[in-house]
Amino acid sequence: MLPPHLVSPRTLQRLPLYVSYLHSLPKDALYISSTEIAAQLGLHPVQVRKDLAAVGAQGRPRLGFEVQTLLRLLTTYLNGGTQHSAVLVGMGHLGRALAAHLGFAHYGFTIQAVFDNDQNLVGSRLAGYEVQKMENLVPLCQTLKPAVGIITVPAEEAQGVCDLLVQAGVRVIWNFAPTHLAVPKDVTVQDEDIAASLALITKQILGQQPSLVPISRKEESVRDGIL
Amino acid sequence: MLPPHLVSPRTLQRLPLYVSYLHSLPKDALYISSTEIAAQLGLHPVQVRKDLAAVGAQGRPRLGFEVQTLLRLLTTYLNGGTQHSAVLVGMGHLGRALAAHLGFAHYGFTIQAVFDNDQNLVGSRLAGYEVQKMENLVPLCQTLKPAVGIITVPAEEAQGVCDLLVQAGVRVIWNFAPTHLAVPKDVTVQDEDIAASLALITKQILGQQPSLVPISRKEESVRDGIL
DNA sequence: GGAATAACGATATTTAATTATCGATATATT
DNA sequence: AATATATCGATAATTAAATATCGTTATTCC
Ligand SMILES: NC(=O)c1ccc[n+]([C@@H]2O[C@H](COP(=O)([O-])OP(=O)(O)OC[C@H]3O[C@@H](n4cnc5c(N)ncnc54)[C@H](O)[C@@H]3O)[C@@H](O)[C@H]2O)c1
Ligand SMILES: NC(=O)c1ccc[n+]([C@@H]2O[C@H](COP(=O)([O-])OP(=O)(O)OC[C@H]3O[C@@H](n4cnc5c(N)ncnc54)[C@H](O)[C@@H]3O)[C@@H](O)[C@H]2O)c1
Repeated sequence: MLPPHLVSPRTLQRLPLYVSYLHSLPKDALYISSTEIAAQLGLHPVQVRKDLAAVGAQGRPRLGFEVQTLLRLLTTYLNGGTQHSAVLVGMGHLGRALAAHLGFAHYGFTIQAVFDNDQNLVGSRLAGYEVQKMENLVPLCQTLKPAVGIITVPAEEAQGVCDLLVQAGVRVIWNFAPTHLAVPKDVTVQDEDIAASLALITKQILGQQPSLVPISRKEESVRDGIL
Repeated sequence: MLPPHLVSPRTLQRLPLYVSYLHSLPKDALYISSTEIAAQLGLHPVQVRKDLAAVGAQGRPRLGFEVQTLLRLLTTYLNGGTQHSAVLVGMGHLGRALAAHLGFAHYGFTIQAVFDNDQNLVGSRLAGYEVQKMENLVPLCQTLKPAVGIITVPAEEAQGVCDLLVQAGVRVIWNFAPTHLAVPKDVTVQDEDIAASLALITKQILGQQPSLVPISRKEESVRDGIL
């Protein structure tokens, strides 16, 4: 129940997986065991227990973990109990998809404003947002104080847009452009690198490159039995 | 120069980063050192050398690595010298963005056909593709033999679509839906989990959660000096 | 009520990945 | 030509992550 001190990045990335799995459970399920979670998600049971322990969950021998309590612990841990605001720059194909994506609200994020430098787009309504001109970025951010800046412009433009966001006081950048961004050390950049994923996929096609989430021997048979 | 035996997943995911960095270099740059690459990308120089050694690169003391040779080694390693084909299911917001995305060709991937179950979309042209009806999926895949199936349908529909793709002989699934897919053990699923990214971002906003690509002490000052 | 057992939670081990150290090398400088 | 030095490449040390082991617990079944 105590607030966890430090959760490893790998564990942190698996937590949403548990959330979506718990949501998929029948309404009347009271308890779920780490064994069952692990079997369904292709993970190791010990890993699941360690992950859940990291957010302060505690289970009962022979029964497992209380589903609703677990869900509450995970979701409050993940969004920290607060809603976060974001702005998005680059309302092209990807920007529109992200802006239209309702999944964000569910994870505690709200896109407050969207920007583009294309005069044909500025002023129009896309995915429910009025596209702002770039000149408005710094002043608007100074009032909205968004926690995150989402970059979905072509790679060549990304650094410039990033500099603007930093200048506007944004401390966390979510970068979808396939390029590395230089930022001051108090700003963090998270790259959403599709090329990195493609690299893994290519190797999976070619040889038997070990997958990023290896499946333990025991679980393989379980998963195989599903289909 | 010898073909590398086994490249770790983490290294594999960093290789495209080097490619894009090398492309950003001035045309007349003959050599680049691991020190310089590391400083620019916020990595550790030893890590860069190990990564490059993994694809068979060898450098020269005092000079570094030959840029063009390095690029050739990396790109041929990454796409294995061959072009890979894919089909995409779910031509909604995200599906269209991916289908329209020209970056894939650059990494050796070609989307050959796209599918949707919305009767209003089937038959129409989107992002240069004629949207196919779902009934065509299995027969078309049997002739096209795509290496990868891309899933961009809502989470509730993903398992059904996945089963169809597997039935059609697809062995590698690239899943953008926020749900875990059960597959036979000769099929691999790669999840593109946006929720996992959001989990990291939230922690970066809240406290000082260690970032996924930690920056070593020495590099911080260098990066700081850029802006 | 008592034995059998499924699952937890703590600790230990193993494996993977990153970072440090250092001798060797070839270039630039004097 | 000799020397200083930046960088490589190999090996070693460290750190992080995953997995194994096992005693404890509380439920279920008899
Ligand atoms: N489409 C995808 O599926 C996909 C996937 C992964 C990554 N990406 C990357 O995301 C980025 C966007 O991709 P896309 O397909 O949406 O491209 P796009 O061309 O459809 O959209 C880019 C948008 O950015 C705007 N823009 C350009 N320069 C700008 C600037 N300086 N300031 C503000 N706005 C600017 C353009 O007007 C356009 O609306 C690219 O870097 C791409 O590589 C795209
Ligand atoms: N939009 C984003 O930025 C984004 C980001 C990350 C993940 N995702 C995920 O990607 C998926 C698609 O997102 P989206 O925003 O494009 O949604 P969307 O509703 O715009 O598109 C979904 C498409 O799938 C089609 N579809 C539904 N059921 C189908 C079926 N059984 N067979 C074939 N086609 C079917 C629909 O007709 C629709 O065209 C979702 O799972 C979403 O959570 C979206």
